[in-house]
Amino acid sequence: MTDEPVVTVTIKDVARLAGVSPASVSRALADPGQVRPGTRERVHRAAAALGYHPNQAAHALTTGRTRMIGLVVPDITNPIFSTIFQAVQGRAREGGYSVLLVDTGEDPATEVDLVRTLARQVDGFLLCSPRAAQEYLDPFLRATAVVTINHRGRRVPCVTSDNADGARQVAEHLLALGHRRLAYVAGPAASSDNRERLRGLRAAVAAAGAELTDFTAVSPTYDGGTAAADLVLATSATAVIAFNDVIALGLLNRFTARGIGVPQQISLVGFDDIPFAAMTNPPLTSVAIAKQQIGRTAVDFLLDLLDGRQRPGGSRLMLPTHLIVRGSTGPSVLTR
Amino acid sequence: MTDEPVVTVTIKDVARLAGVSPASVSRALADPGQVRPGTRERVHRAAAALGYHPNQAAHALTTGRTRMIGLVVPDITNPIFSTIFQAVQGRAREGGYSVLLVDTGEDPATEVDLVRTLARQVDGFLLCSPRAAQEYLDPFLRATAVVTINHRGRRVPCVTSDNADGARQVAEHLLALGHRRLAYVAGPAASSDNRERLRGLRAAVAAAGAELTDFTAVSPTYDGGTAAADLVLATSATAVIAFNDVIALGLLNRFTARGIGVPQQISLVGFDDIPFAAMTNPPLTSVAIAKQQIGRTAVDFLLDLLDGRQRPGGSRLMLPTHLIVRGSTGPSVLTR
DNA sequence: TTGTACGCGTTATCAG
DNA sequence: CTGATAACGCGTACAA
Repeated sequence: MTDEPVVTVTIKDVARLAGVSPASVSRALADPGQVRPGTRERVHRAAAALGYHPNQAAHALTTGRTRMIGLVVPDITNPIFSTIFQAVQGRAREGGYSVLLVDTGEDPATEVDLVRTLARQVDGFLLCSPRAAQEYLDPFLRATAVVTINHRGRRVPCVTSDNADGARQVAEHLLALGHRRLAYVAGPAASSDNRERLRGLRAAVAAAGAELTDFTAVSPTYDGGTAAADLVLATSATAVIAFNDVIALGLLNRFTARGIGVPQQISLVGFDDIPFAAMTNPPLTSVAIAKQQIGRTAVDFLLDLLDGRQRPGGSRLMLPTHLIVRGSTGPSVLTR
Repeated sequence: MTDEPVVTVTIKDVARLAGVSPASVSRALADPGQVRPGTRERVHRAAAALGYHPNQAAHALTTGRTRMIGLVVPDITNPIFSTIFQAVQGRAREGGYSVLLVDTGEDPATEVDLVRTLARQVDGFLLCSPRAAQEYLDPFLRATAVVTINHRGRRVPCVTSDNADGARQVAEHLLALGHRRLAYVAGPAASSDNRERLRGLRAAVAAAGAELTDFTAVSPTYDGGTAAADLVLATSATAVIAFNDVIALGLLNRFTARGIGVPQQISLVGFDDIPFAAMTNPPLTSVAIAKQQIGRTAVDFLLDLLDGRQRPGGSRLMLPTHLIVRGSTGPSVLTR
């Protein structure tokens, strides 16, 4: 094993070996059309021979672009966000970008703080379900390119799911099964997803003359769901919709512990369709959102923004959702 | 709303406002003890007034350090790794570092490729359960600081769980319940965790004169577990140990679908103790590993390495594991 | 088409 | 303790 000296090979080394100037190396690599084929060839050969990789710091210093995008999520432990991360990383890499992941721990203050301190290190942000109030983020949005995910932002390009429609599907599904008293365990008030889901539910329930009670989970987590379960059971609701699958799984755990069967005695529907939703017994009925597509699309938006191919105020893309009914759907008339 | 011009405030601006040279600003901020209290005070005031944040690219260019660490994981969707990420991010931030997350998709080639291209952008790597063969990584280990997590590396500091002991606890637990024929659904062959768990199981089972069959899941994922379930059921095993909880959950799903009760007809134990393990009915018995502590410790190791407070070949820390028995543990004599 | 020279923002060296 | 100055590696006007 040769203890090869780990040297830092710079653009000058490549230039010397290729017998050209550093400027030509830079051009041959960045804009091949600008240099004569012969020269280009020698440069590439030399670069390969030396294993040359441009120094990103120097590149960033001169161009002002870091070729990194920041992905900000409330909780990477939630499968919805880790799945989005994978899609984002894949697409970003295709465009030559790396991903700086930021977990805010569901805390608005942390979110603002981290976005602030990292703003200079990335070319742009992908903000997933931001919890901070828009006014705190506004200053950064002017300085940095931003695309929001699952959040209706003012004057910010965003890619969202059609939450209201998903909620409508859920409500109509439950109503068709004969349920008249529904309960909704809500997520963070700052979440626009949450507002839209609640809006969709209310509309559908009102149209049917049925009843909807809503609770708020202390946090959109498994434990948050467990904690909310008893409140829900204290009502006369026969069907429960959760803000997301993670909450739903928490609810399910507590229901089971109290001997309440799903879907025999109560129906339970979540949102997001995370992989683990299929795992319970019975499996969880859920609203599927296009996670991979969301991630890829958001990256495309951001890169377009960075390359000036799109105006900042621009587009908003809403991707469809659809109900996934798993296992048996329960009796059409419920009693307790 | 004032459309404040988004200016780039540099060290020179601070210097001008404070009435000192750029060099003094740099010193006042980086090494306060090296400058007179009065000057220091004015500099800090000026920096705060202007909202000065050092340009990381320029800093990196001169010092050769990016203040970023790369966290490489096989699959961020696995709760074990997302939890470790959170711990790593927390500790890294305390030390002024950001985290570049890299998901290799369980693919050794991708792992090597990503580590190679990112090596210059980070000060060091945290390699979680690397799947690539050591020899491919060796060159980078010389050029870049590396700490492995859950992987026994040669000449690389590493923090691991006591897998063999956890496996022993599992085996003895199952043997005490009366099981004589155990099955192990293994993880990736390249995983040292997997090898150690298998070793621990074999030792305990052999000592008791019992029997152990091992299978290999096509991938250490939920789907991998589902796919392996039928093979396991084709044997006469009465208890199944999975390489990790995610596989175990996949197994459980398929068992349930086939009407096999856990723990009535078969016992199931996983590894890692992810949050969702408590969620199933009955909840999954699992081996808990110290996720947060692993993350924090690994960062500490890496930062020590970077600051020369520790020699590269150095320490190996093995953190204890313990069995978490949830719900009923099943009959002590099993029949099918 | 190619080379020279300068600047990006910061830190390190070396006088003072 | 402080200021001027040189470097870090690269991109890019400008000149040739």
